[in-house]
Amino acid sequence: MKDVIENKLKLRSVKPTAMRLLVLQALLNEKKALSLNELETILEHADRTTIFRTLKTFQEKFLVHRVYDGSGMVKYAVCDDDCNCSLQENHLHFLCTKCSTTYCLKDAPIAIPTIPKGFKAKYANYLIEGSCSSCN
Amino acid sequence: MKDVIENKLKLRSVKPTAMRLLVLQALLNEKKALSLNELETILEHADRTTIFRTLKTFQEKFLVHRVYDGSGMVKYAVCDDDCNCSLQENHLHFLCTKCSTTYCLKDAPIAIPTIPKGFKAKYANYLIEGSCSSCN
DNA sequence: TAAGGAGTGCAATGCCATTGCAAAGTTTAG
DNA sequence: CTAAACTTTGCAATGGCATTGCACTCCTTA
Repeated sequence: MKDVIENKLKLRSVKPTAMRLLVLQALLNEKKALSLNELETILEHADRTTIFRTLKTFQEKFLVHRVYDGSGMVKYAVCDDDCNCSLQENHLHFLCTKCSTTYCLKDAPIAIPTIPKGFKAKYANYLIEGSCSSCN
Repeated sequence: MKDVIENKLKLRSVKPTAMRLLVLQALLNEKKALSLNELETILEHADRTTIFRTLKTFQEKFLVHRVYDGSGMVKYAVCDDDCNCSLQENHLHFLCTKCSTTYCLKDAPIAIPTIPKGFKAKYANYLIEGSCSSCN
């Protein structure tokens, strides 16, 4: 497991420090998009700022993507190994309004709609709000 | 024009106070999603709190909907008269990362993707980021 | 092994949404 | 017509979360 995580970092040219391994592991374990707060809770003794900066680094290296779920907090989810966070690679996110869990529904690719002339699309973020299977 | 706005309010059983007329007019004039800050700037002498609460009322009465564009600020856009903010009525939003304008692309209906078993969708919010025609 | 750079932690700041409370305005009952 | 009740508004304060500044530590490299 630790190897998998280290490889993921190496693949994106991010030095595998202790903190980075922890943050990435937490994100992989939870299998859902996590907010800074949630990560802080999971990684009990880690500093908020460090996590924040780690996530920033991860974003720049396409290791994670931000999810805007309208909860007021930005959440973070792990990218696929071959992801470049381009338009076509954006997938669906689902926010359960009961338990505040944000799911990355990678298997539900989203259609890029036609946009008006003169507009250029770069990123897509499709969010569905509702209730998840655990809450129903 | 004033009549149009008053009618919109009446239609949703919202008392047409001075502030409410102003806020709704501003939103209609601009033809794009506005943040609280932007509204505060447009309505020079209006109090931030009042605008906030006005928008809250509007939301409850389906006069406006919130737009989460990941800019960190919630934006607000006017609903169509027959809108109930239900899943099917959600439309596309476009954030220009250059001028920070958020457009409501009402003519680009969005497809509701199939979601996993056990999940129930309630609202949809589809955001495209890129650059708009004015900035290209 | 000393110097430079990267990573980390603490404390402080700042931005924006939201709430408490009191004043002003509006409606309603008597 | 008027007092009571409710609604709307404005000011001030609070609170949550993201972000930054600075100093310390660790790791790399010449």
